[in-house]
Amino acid sequence: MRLSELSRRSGVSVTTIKYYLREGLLPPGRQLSATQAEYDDDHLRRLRLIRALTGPRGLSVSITRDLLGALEEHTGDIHVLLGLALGAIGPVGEPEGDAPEGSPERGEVDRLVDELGWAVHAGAPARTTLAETLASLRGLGVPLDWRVLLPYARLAERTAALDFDQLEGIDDSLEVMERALLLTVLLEPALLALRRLAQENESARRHAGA
Amino acid sequence: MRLSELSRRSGVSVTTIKYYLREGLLPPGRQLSATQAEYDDDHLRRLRLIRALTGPRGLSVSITRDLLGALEEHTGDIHVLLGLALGAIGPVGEPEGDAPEGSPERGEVDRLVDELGWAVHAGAPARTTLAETLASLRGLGVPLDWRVLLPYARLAERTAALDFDQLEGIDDSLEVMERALLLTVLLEPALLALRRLAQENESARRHAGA
DNA sequence: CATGTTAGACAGTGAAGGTATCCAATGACC
DNA sequence: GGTCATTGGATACCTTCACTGTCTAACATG
Repeated sequence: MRLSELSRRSGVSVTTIKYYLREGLLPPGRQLSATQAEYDDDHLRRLRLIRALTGPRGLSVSITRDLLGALEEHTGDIHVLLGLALGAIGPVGEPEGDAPEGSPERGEVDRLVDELGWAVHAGAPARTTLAETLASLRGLGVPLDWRVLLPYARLAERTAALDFDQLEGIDDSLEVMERALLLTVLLEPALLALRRLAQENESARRHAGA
Repeated sequence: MRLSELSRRSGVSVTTIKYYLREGLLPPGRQLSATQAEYDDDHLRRLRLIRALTGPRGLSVSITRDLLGALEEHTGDIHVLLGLALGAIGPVGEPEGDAPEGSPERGEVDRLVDELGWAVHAGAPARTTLAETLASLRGLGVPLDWRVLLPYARLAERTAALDFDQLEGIDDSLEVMERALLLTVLLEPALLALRRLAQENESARRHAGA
């Protein structure tokens, strides 16, 4: 199909698709001549993936590019891809610029990971996010200890297990990677939404009980 | 203290503080004369709270304003405030513009909430977020059913219980509200970070096992 | 040959979150 | 009483991000 058809079928404007091509989010089509290029269903699929990952409050264009690049490079080894992906996604949204590197909070996070017995690499940006959250809350007078995070971490462990269960039974390797990415990223707002609803419910329960 | 001192003590520039005053995030100081105003520790505290809630990937200025407004108006009733707060925070980060209002996904979410037995109001934006996530994933060929979300919701339930446990033993009402807000908002990136780490660990586990 | 499409280049847009500058009116210190 | 920093208020400007619009010359298709 040609660019205009890709645009029509995806609902993404021609100019925006050009923008994605320019930014390297979408691989170029098969050049038929100087002014003609052919796109296929993979492009359409990729385009939909891009729209899903970016979008309101989603990933930035540059991170999406890195992620999609990793997906192409490392088809075959989920573990490697996920490592890259989870790293590439980067600090989920650091609350403050605290916790530089060798802060006491970093040590606590390492302690936490150790206690949990988790096999995660030392440079994971998620560690930084955790340290910054601790530092930030303390700066606001909330005396949060790493031990408080332990039960949360145990629940996260089970959440992760559920995530991987979703990938069972899929054979195609690329398919697995793509789905892993989607579940990791797109489920985030949903999980937070569930927490919000659960909080409202819990609030109602405790309020009624008192 | 005067504006310049507030700036020095908070690490926030004078112009930015003026900006927050203009936007109504920070209440004006006690006017001593036409060109002199007095700020107190509450302002400092409030300012720190603002920086914690906004900040990279945090809340928008307008939502923060609504939230802080609600906090002042409804000191005393956590349940009311939390309802407002969780509502005000709004769609956590909708993945796509799907699931308009009367979509089948909305019905599924209602079904899910019903199954869980949760007491949450019908207009909660988190419901929309969930519906949009379902719609978005389906549009990408992931056949996600609401039943898949059930175990996630059960874990969210326990997470919310942990959240409320953190508020136990605090007497001052304003203090409780503020902390509830902080834990709801600031813990979000931390919980996602824990999930990321747990995923990496789970990936390692399953990889090794295979 | 008329009309439509394309790649590539590049400037412009709009929202968000500040930042900078100017102002006349003080207030504080000497 | 003079000097200088500070204030609230107004307004203009800046930067980033994710697009969007416009233009051009080279084709492609009927």
